[in-house]
Amino acid sequence: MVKEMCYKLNKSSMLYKRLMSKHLERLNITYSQLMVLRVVNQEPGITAKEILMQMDTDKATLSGVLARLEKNSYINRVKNIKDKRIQNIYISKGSEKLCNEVSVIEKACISDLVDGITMGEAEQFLNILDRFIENQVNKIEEKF
Amino acid sequence: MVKEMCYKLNKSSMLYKRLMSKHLERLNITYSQLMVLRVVNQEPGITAKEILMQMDTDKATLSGVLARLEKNSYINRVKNIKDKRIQNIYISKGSEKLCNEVSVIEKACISDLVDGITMGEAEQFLNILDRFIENQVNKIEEKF
DNA sequence: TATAATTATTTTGTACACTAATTAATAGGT
DNA sequence: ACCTATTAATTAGTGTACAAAATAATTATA
Repeated sequence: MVKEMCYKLNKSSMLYKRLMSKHLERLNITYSQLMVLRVVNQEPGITAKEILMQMDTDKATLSGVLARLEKNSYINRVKNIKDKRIQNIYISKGSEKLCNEVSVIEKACISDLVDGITMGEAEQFLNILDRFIENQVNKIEEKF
Repeated sequence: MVKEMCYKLNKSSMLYKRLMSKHLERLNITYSQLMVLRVVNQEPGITAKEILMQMDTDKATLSGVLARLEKNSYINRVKNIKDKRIQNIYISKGSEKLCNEVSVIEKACISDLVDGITMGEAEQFLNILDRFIENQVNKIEEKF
């Protein structure tokens, strides 16, 4: 039962990434890059460390995503004068527009996914999923 | 709401892979490799094509996983004489044992994940998730 | 029978996730 | 001030996901 849950969670996650990727293809940005870009958009001047605290990912992974975002001129990184280890990250002009544009795509992309699923069911689903995730987090932090 | 579901499905999936990876580390096999190995274990002589039909993955990805499994002597690939395009895949001696061993690890690894979640809730969850996945599959097949 | 279309699989190239190791800058303790 | 520890971020290396192209063998068709 639990095994089935895990398996299907993985499957669903994979399908979602596939779906979003296909829709984002023409915008020349990837799903992971977009997730990061959004955080930067909401908090201009944010640091990599701060992004990490909001997004369950790895610092090495984030470093690569940021590098690609900068290479494609979606963001700018400015060395902080007070602490030279830190870079403040800003969204570049025009990319804010992209963020909004993507929200439309995303809505179109996922609106059909709840077909036949009631509001109450969705709430129940989220409630259980939240508890499941909490257990996962506890388990991971347990001994490693 | 849907967005939140998608986001958390991704998160949970990521956490699960992280959790399993850490437990599997000492066995010198990865989660993806194990999933494939299990299918081969259940159906000796299976072909890559047939594995693909059971597992939601990509042929190129599977090709790589199989190559690594063979390199590490978990499987053997034998060219089919009737149709030389095909390779029949067999689990190598000793690896069956690994499959069983992993089931124990997996149980220990995931048993705590349903803490505080009742059987009924789990069933409900799976029921909704199934419908969600079906919608995803339909959406992906829609136009691409 | 030669050619075209199809099938099974691998290769190539890009992006990510994660670990371990490294670099560079700062902070703390004596 | 010196040494050590810590922190922020990058780099290197392995494995995975996926698209597109290549390869090789088989089947279908003209």
